[in-house]
Amino acid sequence: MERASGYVQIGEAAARAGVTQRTLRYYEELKLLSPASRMEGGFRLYSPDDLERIIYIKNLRDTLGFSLAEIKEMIEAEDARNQLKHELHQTDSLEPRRARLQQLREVALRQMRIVNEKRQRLKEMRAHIQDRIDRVDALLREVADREVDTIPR
Amino acid sequence: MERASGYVQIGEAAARAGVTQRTLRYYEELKLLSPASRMEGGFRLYSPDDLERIIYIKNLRDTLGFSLAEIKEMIEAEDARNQLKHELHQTDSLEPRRARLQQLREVALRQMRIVNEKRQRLKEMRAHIQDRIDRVDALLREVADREVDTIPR
DNA sequence: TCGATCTTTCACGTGCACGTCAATGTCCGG
DNA sequence: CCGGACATTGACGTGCACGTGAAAGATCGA
Repeated sequence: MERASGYVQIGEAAARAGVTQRTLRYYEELKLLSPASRMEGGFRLYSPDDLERIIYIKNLRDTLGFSLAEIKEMIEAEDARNQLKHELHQTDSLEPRRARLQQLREVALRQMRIVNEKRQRLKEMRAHIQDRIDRVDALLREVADREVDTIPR
Repeated sequence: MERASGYVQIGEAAARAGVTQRTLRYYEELKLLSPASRMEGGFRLYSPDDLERIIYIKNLRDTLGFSLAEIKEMIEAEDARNQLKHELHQTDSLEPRRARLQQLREVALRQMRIVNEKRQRLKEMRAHIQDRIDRVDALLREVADREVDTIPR
């Protein structure tokens, strides 16, 4: 199951991430996952980093409701940053690189705004739900009061 | 357009809420909206309260990623509470009522847990994105430093 | 080497949340 | 009372995010 070193094939990967094999192949099709390395026979191999990314995607989708297209944008921004980081030390034209960095910064800021907005909405919802709980509790107390009224003992 | 008193028909309602007419009919089909009153000819009439509910649903779906099924559950819980509130003063069997209230409380608590979990996830994401911004900024400073190196003036 | 258990690539199916006609009916200003 | 705008109910279509076989090949333990 474990191939020495943390590489696993699709069955294990899917089980550990809590998704199906179909989902992993689909994400690869959408280029959300780098095509994953393969063994000689063509079986996919997933690294621990791949596993982390899969779980990251799952969180973004299941608990936050981002579409796979949005997630792809986010991941691409991150990948681009990592690549730029490694390219930076080969001296090259500076101005285009600077422009790209600025662009990455914009994308990140946009995502930050989206996330903050969602958090704000959730905060409002929380207050709303708490209000409902309080009101139900008030009604429960009212019912409790009637009980001691009608069945005093 | 305005029918005296805030009632509007489906075109206006859809426009104001930022959804389509199809969406409103679909929500009605799913019983997310009380069938709304109708005029003699059968045209739907939406009250300001209906409008508010539509926007509430839109927020839950678009910006928070809840499914319409989940939203229906939330709304039903709220409607049930409102109804119970008005029924409470007609003296009636107390124990079943108490059970219902407890059930409503459970639903609300479950929703609260879901919301808190989502907020926590968003908090993690925010930190993650901030980290990316910081790293991009570091790279930008690095590029800026090179500029003064190579083009000193 | 053989068989059981994966994994591969098509390819069609599905549930959700609507979109998009089409045919018909209603409302209202002139 | 009539024309044009707006509405009604079907019913089929669509995009997304997978589900579900089917047929074939790969891997591994006995």
